[in-house]
Amino acid sequence: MRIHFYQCMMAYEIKTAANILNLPNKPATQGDVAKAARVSTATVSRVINQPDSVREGIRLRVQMAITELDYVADAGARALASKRSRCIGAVIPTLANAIFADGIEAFESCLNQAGFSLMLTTSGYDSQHELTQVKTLIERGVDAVMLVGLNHDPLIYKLLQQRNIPYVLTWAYQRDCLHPCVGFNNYEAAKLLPVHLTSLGHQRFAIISGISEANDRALDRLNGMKDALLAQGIRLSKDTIIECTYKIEAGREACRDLLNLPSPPTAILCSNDVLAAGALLECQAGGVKVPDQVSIAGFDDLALSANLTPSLTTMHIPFKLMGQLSAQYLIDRLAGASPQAQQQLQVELRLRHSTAAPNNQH
Amino acid sequence: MRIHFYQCMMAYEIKTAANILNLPNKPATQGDVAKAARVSTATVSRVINQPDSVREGIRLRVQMAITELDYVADAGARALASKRSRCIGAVIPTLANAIFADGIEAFESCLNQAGFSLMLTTSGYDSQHELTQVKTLIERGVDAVMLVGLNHDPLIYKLLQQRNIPYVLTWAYQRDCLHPCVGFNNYEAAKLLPVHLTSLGHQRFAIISGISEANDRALDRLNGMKDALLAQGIRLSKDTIIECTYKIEAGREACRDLLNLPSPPTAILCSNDVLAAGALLECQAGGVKVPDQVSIAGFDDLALSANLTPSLTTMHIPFKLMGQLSAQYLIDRLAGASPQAQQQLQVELRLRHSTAAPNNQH
DNA sequence: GTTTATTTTGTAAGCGCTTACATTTCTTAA
DNA sequence: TTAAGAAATGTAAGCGCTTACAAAATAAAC
Repeated sequence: MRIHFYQCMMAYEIKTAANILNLPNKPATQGDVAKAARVSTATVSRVINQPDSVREGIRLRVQMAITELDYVADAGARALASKRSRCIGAVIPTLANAIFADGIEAFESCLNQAGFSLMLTTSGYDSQHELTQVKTLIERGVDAVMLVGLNHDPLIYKLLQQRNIPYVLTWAYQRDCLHPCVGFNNYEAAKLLPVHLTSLGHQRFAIISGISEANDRALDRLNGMKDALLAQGIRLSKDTIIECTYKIEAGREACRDLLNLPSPPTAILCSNDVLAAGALLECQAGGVKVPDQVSIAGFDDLALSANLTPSLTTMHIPFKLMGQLSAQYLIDRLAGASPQAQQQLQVELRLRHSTAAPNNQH
Repeated sequence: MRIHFYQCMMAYEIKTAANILNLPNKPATQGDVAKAARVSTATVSRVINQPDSVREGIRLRVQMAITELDYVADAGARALASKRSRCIGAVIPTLANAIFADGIEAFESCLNQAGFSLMLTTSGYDSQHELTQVKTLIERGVDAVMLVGLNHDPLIYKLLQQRNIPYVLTWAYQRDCLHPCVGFNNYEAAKLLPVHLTSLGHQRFAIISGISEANDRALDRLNGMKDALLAQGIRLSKDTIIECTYKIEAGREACRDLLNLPSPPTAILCSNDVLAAGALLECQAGGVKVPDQVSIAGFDDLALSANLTPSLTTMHIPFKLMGQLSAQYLIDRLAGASPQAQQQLQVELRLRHSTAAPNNQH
């Protein structure tokens, strides 16, 4: 008898504790809310999804029940019934490079405000891995997808179109692009840098580029620079074009190699500010005066760039705006609208102190 | 009759076109696959989730049907039936600061390999917004959650525990922490910097800190530095402790203010490398010799830090490892294991060239 | 006070999957 | 060869929500 009594007590206490700690075995369902508010589940659903269609009295009762029961709608069930996950996927090359930070941050923030969540994956600049990631995102049921750059495995487009999943390409723009894109013309933007430097009188150039294979932005920038130089009658030899990963050390190393050339360049064009910063810091470390001995120009206008000494001449890209506009494009598409499919953003050459006329004494 | 004929043709052509373009009205379901492979849906499900439990012949038949029909499992239905979304949520303060890039990249990569996707949100260093984001993640049905730092709205823990969602705190560690955490002791690590600098003979210190309110990492680092200085009998006056946002410009400005003090510090301790880089670059811009006139030390060891001139003395944190271990913790938890709840990572003071003995001539 | 139009609410049928359990098929041992 | 046990497969019941459609309540028109 005694034992039985204790057992009862324990069971009672456990149950109470669970209640006190709000640890119900099962989270409340819509049905629980409906019961508590004395309405049907349809009404609860309406209170959540189209509150205006429910009369105020009932709406309040339901909302109270929701609060009371700590009700949170089940995402899976919602997605299953409504065919909408309210998630948007993005595949970017890497997070480790500051280039993508501002854009993605704005993208996410925009999605968030519109009630979407961001599912973020990285491809490591590998187009096959990108394909895998897109497949994964589709499996996760994302409502839309953001990709970086213009070139992607055709299968990616096929998969997305098959399932009618809106997508947008960013960080690049082409007028006749077959796909929705929000960005800027890397090729044309890159042309502006040689134009600036040749106008200062430079003749001996070098380029530090990202790996142009499997990175259309890098390739476009590289080609833009080369073509603009060609237009001035300047053809670069092989050893004055260095491709390397977007690491500061790689930029340094490339710069060192260039300055050790028999006839070193008076201007180094970098297709990215990380590389340009590396080049500039290498000059600093090696006692090479910038821009007296060599001019250095970058691309992207990272926060760091304006704060280096000398401050870096570079191409400013409105990354934040780009993130916002690409998010907005997808949001509009999902809302049934037909926003402009190709959106070009304006870039701006920021002339600073790392570029100057070549020093002829040298 | 003619019209009817054309209509038939058109309908036929449209249907054919749809097939050629692989634009079925409805994506294939498990049922379609089952029918095509002449098995039950249960078997299809097993082929996907526990392939070993299906005999080879049938398994192959099913896999063939899956490929044939371009079948992709519906995430919502799967989540609903299995109570697992295979998504893990993370809330970080911001993406715009390089501090989080490496850790998150490793975190995501680890999750990916284990078959999970990352749902990433930012809080903007606002704990109420963080709460909102956690609620959103829970609504999205994430299986687990990663948070940055030790201090969070208690409601966050309540919500997660209520729903039995595993979580882990990162970027910080405390031995007696009530919650699972993977990180390092910001307080103890920060102490090492003053120790190093006082041992060099410095007496006049200043600190450039992140905003310590609503950022426990910043607060711990600040307190660590202050306490270590106090232990050497050095008490900082109010005007030698500057709190600012993690921006390079803010670091510059703070440094400028400090150097303009009547009795400027000979050593500036920064609780973050972005701020330290800002301070260093301000010195460069202002012609102040580092470390001759002032020593500067940072915290985090960003890629940039080793490449500045002088290279920055800073605290190295194994961010990549931290991301991996925190991902692994959650993966293990979700697999039913009980991994160690508190994991401390070793930090390492990287002595470089921005710190030296104070110049007494000065 | 009816009748009709309109708005609000309820009913119930799925959405596509997983999984406990039942059934069938294959092994193994006697 | 056969019975018992083990392994593979099928059956079918949900999972918790949304949403046509039906029914009820309210408003408007006569």
